[in-house]
Amino acid sequence: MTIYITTPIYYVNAEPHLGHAYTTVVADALARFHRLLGEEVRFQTGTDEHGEKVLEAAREAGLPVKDFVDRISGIFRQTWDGLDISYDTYIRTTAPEHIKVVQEILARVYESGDIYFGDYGGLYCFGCERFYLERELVEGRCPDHLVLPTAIKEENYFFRMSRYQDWLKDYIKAHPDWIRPERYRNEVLAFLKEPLEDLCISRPKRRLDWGIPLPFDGNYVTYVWFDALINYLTGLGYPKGSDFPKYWPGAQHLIAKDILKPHGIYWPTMLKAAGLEPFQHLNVHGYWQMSQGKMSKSLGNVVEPRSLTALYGIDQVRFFFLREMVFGLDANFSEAALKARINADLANDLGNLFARSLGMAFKYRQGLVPAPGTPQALDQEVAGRAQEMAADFLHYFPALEFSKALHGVWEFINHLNRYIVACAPWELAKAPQEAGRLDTVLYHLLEGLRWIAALLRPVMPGSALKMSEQLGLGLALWDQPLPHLLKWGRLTPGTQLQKGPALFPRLEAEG
RNA sequence: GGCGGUGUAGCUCAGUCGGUUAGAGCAUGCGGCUCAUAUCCGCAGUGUCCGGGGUUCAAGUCCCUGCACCGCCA
Repeated sequence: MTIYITTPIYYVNAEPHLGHAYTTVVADALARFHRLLGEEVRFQTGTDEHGEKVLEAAREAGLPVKDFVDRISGIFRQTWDGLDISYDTYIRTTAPEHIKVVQEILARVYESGDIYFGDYGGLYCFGCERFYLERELVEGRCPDHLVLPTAIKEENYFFRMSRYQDWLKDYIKAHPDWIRPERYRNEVLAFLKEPLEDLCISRPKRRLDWGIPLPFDGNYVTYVWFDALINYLTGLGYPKGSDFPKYWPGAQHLIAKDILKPHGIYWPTMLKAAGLEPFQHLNVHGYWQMSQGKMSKSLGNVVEPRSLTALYGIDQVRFFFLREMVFGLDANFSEAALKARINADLANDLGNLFARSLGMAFKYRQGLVPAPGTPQALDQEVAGRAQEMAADFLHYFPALEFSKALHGVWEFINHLNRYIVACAPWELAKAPQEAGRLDTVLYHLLEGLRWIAALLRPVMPGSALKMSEQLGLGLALWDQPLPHLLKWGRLTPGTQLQKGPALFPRLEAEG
């Protein structure tokens, strides 16, 4: 089984923000999860570098456009490296191989008769070098230059998108979880109730030359969305090689809700017109709403991902993203909420459970994994709950229900904390005749922690690795597919545990 | 203006097909433990389920309507 996970290619007119980081972390967690299942995964992200707004941003920055896009694209890449994003390919739309693919698709659609030449009229501001919609104007004037726009007509190329409206509607109806969650599927269907307009896919070069030339008319460059969406094909080496046929059937796009229309309507109809199969899933998420509360004094703007990870840690931020937001819905972002998650879930629940369990193993058993005796009811319950947690996790995670998947892990963590109280190992340690009982309890704790580490690996790769090291897990119990790891009792008695610093230090109240 | 979404504890939210006394986490209060990162465990709560009307033996849930906020489209 193969799977191809993509983020949007990010538009380089601005630096990465929280929303970009969320999409990318979700994609990464999914990619890591599927790799852990033993599937072949291709994971792609990158940057979108053509179009008017990029040109404007470069001008404002006082840089030649190529230098500008190199710089911002580099910042995105560094940001992802700083979030442990395990992308396989990083695509840039200014790369020669991408330009070739776009021209190839354009030529193909042109030859099939789905691209035609026609008039395009609108209100144009010469100062901005762009068209405006009525509603974008302020008292009928360009909001930047405060001049009256000129009504002009120009000839352009159009993609005959309307031809595929019925096909698209039928396809969505026949494939209920093609666009998910359902609310976004409904939104696209609602949009398709109205007649679909054809899509203008060119810009005259005299007005904008920062784009990919149309292969059939050198006086025009390609509209930026038509160019950008095709990156998903470029990344698989389309049309040559074996990667495209191998990975495309398992393609899953991840996007935020603001770009639902290009991905839910333009893209599938473009694929259809080019004679290609649709992707497998379009996964759509909501927005982080910035709460009104004051941001930390230490930062001008904490929503910058690199500042967040520097302050709170990579895994802490990744965990917060996946735990706090219900995929598809909006969620609130605040530093207070992030800190609360870190202290309550990571430091107090998981971190402390890990510390007290290993602490007892060192204090009572010299840091060696003891051999368990015959399990009693309480021990059997621990093993049973571990199985439940794993089954739920494997069900929820690929369905993008990260919040539920993690909630289940934390129920197990809480259960282990209660198990410790119920068994009171410190009492067992005082009674020599209870030595076997203490061994059994310690073993169940450590084995439970091994399961937790295995499941959390896609979400918090660095912390999970630390857990595995402190648990003394070798390759045979770590770098293996999940189904191989999730068998109760695989932790080997006699294994030497390792001491380490606190996994998730508690954040003290701000001074 | 059209279409859609949301409104549940102090805060953030879950609530399946209409079915017992509406739940979780955080925050708060009290008690317990000492292995642990002042952590953990137990107990205690607090509700006009946005307002109004309707259907039903039964409504947070379904229907109508009003209000507030949000999104998409024009």
